[in-house]
Amino acid sequence: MNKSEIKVIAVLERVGGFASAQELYQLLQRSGESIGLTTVYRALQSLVSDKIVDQLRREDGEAIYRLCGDSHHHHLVCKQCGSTVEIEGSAIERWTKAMAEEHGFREVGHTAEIFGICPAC
Amino acid sequence: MNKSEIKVIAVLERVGGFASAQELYQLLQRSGESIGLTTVYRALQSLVSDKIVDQLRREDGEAIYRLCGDSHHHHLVCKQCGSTVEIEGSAIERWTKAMAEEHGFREVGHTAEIFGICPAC
DNA sequence: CCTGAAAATGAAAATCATTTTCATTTCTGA
DNA sequence: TCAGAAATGAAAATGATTTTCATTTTCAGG
Repeated sequence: MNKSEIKVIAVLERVGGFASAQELYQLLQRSGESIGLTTVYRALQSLVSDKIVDQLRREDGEAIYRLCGDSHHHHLVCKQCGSTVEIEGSAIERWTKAMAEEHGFREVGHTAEIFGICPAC
Repeated sequence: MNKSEIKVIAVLERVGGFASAQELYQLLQRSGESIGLTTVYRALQSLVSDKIVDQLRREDGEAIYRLCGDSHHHHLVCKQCGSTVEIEGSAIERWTKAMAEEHGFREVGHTAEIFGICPAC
């Protein structure tokens, strides 16, 4: 964890939700931090692979980031406005385990996401 | 609905699931269709706004498309050799429905994939 | 059949987020 | 203190997608 990563975490805390790399870069600039766009991207990559930051996609394909919640969760994403809700996924865990067993797979993991249109849209 | 849109629908039927614009373009080329990449993009846009085609995003941000209401299946993918097994996902369907209802989302869909190491590897 | 306006087409250029390159600067630990 | 490693960032490269624009096709009326 280096200086840039700490700066990025700080701004993500300030934001308190999702923001794109470009947005985070702008915010850092405005608050007088000296940090390059490349470094913001690199810090985000690193934080994502350390599971400190969650990454997903806006409707237009731009990546957005936010600090991870604590538990392993899945997302319910609005196709329209991009808002997300963390949802419970124990059903998925069980399904994963069952399917893996049935087909003799080991060291399994999974991805699952639900998308739709939220009540507000 | 013009000729290009019909060609794109035909290839999506053949694919029977998700594919990116670039992939669809390649498939059309290979099957001898004369159609430009630009036109594929335009046809897809139009089909999406007519709700004939569903659009979502791969993890890397590339847009992927499939015919609306296409019944889809899930895959168990080997991380090592890439082999895939089609698996049953009614548990996922139920989970999707339950979560959507709980949070008031409508027009929901989902993606789910299990990855691991297959018996052969 | 014509004819011309509207729609469709596609090659090439533009866009834009993201990644890579590479030369330079900052750390670190012996 | 010093050398090698890690970090940095400007600029170039990348790759999907969109826009531009000149050309071709379609098609309703004459």
